[in-house]
Amino acid sequence: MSIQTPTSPERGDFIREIVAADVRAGRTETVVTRFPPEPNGYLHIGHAKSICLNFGIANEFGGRCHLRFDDTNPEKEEQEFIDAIEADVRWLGFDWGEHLHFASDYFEQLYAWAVDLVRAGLAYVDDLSADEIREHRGTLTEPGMNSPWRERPIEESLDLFARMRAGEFPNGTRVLRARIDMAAPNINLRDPVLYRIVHAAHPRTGDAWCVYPTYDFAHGQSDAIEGVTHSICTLEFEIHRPLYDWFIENLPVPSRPRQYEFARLYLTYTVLSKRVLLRLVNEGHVRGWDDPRMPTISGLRRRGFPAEGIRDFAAMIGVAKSDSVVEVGMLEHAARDVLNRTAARRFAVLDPLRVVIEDYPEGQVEEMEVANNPEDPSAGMRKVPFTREVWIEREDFMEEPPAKFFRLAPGREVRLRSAYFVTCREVVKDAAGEILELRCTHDPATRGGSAPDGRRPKATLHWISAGHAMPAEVRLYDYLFSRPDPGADGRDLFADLNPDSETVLQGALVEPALADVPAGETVQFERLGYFTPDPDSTSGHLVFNRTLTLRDTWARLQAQGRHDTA
RNA sequence: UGGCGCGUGGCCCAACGGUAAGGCACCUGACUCUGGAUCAGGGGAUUUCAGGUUCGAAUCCUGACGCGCCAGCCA
Repeated sequence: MSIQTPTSPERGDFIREIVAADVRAGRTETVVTRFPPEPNGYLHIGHAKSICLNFGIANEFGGRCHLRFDDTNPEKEEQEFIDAIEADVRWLGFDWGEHLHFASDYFEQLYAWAVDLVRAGLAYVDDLSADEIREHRGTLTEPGMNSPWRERPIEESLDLFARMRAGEFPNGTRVLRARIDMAAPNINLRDPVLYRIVHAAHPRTGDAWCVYPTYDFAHGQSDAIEGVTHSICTLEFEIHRPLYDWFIENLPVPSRPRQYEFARLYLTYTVLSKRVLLRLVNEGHVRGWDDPRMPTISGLRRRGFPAEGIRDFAAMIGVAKSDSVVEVGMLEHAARDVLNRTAARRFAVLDPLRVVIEDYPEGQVEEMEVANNPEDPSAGMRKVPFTREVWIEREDFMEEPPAKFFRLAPGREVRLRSAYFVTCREVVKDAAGEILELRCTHDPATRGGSAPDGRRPKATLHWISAGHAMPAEVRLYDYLFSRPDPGADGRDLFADLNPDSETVLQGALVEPALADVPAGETVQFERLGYFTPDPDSTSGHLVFNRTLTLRDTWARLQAQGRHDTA
C-alpha cells in the first residue's frame, strides 16, 4: 500500500472528482481500477504516473486496483516483461493482492462473445487482405466502403470464424470485423477488426490459440469481467471510447465499466517511447533496460531514486487532460526531498588530492565522531578514522582562488568536517607543474570541528584518511539526451544523445563504512550528491552510481561565469 | 477541408460565475560543521485572440487561431 500524498477526494484531479461523485451518487459500491500494461517492454516513469493514479484512487476510496496484463499480441510479448513489470509495480509500493489478471485468461469468454456478435448480425468474417481493408476504410475526410463480405450469411461467418480458430487459415487471410458503420466520422467505428489470425506461441496460453482479439475487443470486456468501475487510460484512447461503449452495450457483460482519459507524461531531456527505449537497449546505447540513465522504473531504481520520490513526483504533477511536458527538475526535486531526509551521509573523494598534516603525529589514528544524518539525529553517529595523511577533493583547492572561491588555498584555513581546522602551508608540484600534494598544519584545539575561540572557516571539506581509504569505481550520470526536446524539429533522436551521459571514475576513494551499503540503499557522499551501489559492485570492487548531485551554488556561479579571478 | 480533445506566469497544476491559489524553477536576505538543508522575502499572468450574455466571466455562448490524437490484422 502506498503512502500517497493526501488528496481530497472531493477536490482532487478531475478523475478523482468523477469517482467521488459516482460513490456519492451510489453508482458504485466499490471502486475498482486497474493498471493494464502490455508485456512488450519495461515500465517507465510515464507508467508510474498511471500506476500511482490507479492504485492511488483505489486506496483512497477503499476499493481495489488490479494488475492486468493486456497480452493480446503474442508476437511482441514476453514472460521476461511480465516478471519485470510485476517487480516494478511492487517496488513502487503497490499491491494488487489476489488481483493479478491477464486478458488471456478471458480468451474463451471473449471468443464466445464474438460469436454472439456474429449471431446478432453485428460482426462478420471478412476475407479482404489487410491492404484491401485499408483501401476500403476511406480517409479522414471521405467515408469508407463496405466490404463485399459484409452481407455474407451469418451461418457462413460462424463457420469461417470457427475454422479460423481451428487453424485452417494462414495469418492475414481473414479477420472478424464488427459491423458498425463504414461511413462513421470516427474511423474507429468503421467496422473495426475484432480478431486476427496469428500463428504464434503466446507466453501464457502457448499454442492453444491462433486467433487473438484486438485491444479494442479485449480491453473493455476484460474490465467488465473484473468488475472494473473506472477504466482509466491515456488521451490517445479517447477516440476509442465510443467503440468501448459499443461493445459494452451490445454484449451480455456482467458489469458496466466507464473509460476516462488523462494526459500522458512527457519529460524534458527524456524519451518515453517504448519503441525508442527498445532501440536504445538493442543498439547498445545503454547498459540495458535498467541502465541508470533510462527513464524506466528499473533504471530509476538502479540509479538510486527512492520509490517514495517517484510517488511524490506523481502527486506533484497532477492529472489533467492537456498535453504537457514536465521539467525533469521536478522529478529530481521529489527525489532529493526524500533523499535529504533519509540518506546516510558518508565521505567519498572522487578526484583525490593528498594532504599531509605536518604537525600531526605520525602513526596516530583518531576515531572522529561524525553525524550520519544532520537532518535526522536518530540516525546516530559513526566513527571515521583520521590520520596525518588525508585525501581531499582536488577541486576543493585552488592555488589562485577567484573572489568567491571559499575553499582551500595557500595560507587559508578550512575545516575538515568533524575533524580539525587545517591551514595550507605549501603546494608540492612535480616537474610538469601538476600539484602532487598539499602540506598543511592543523589546530589541535579545533578537534571535532569547532574552535574554542569561535572562529569559523568559510568552507568545510570532506576528507578520507589515506591509510583507510577504499578504492571505488564511481559512475557519474547526466541526462541521456543533451536537449530538453530530443528529436524535435525533425532532428534525428539519436543525434541528440548526450555523449557525456555517463562518466566512469576509477580512482575514487571512499570511507570504510561505504564497503557494505546494502543494494537498493542510496547514501549521500557529503557535498557531492547521492550515490547508490550498482549491481556490478562486489566486495572486491566497489561500484557506485551517482543518483543526483546536491544543489550546488558554486557550480551555478561558475556556469554563469559570475566569478572573476581577482 | 472529417471526427475527438486541449489552450491559465519559464514549467506543472488549481479556481466549478464573485474578481487568478499552490508546487517546481528563478532572484534576495537570514542561518548553517555539507557553497547542502532550513527559514523569510521577492519578481513574474490584461487566463490564446475577438465578440456576446451577465451587476460581475479563466469559468457560460459564438467565432477565429494554435496544439495533440485518429486512416495497424499495435496497445
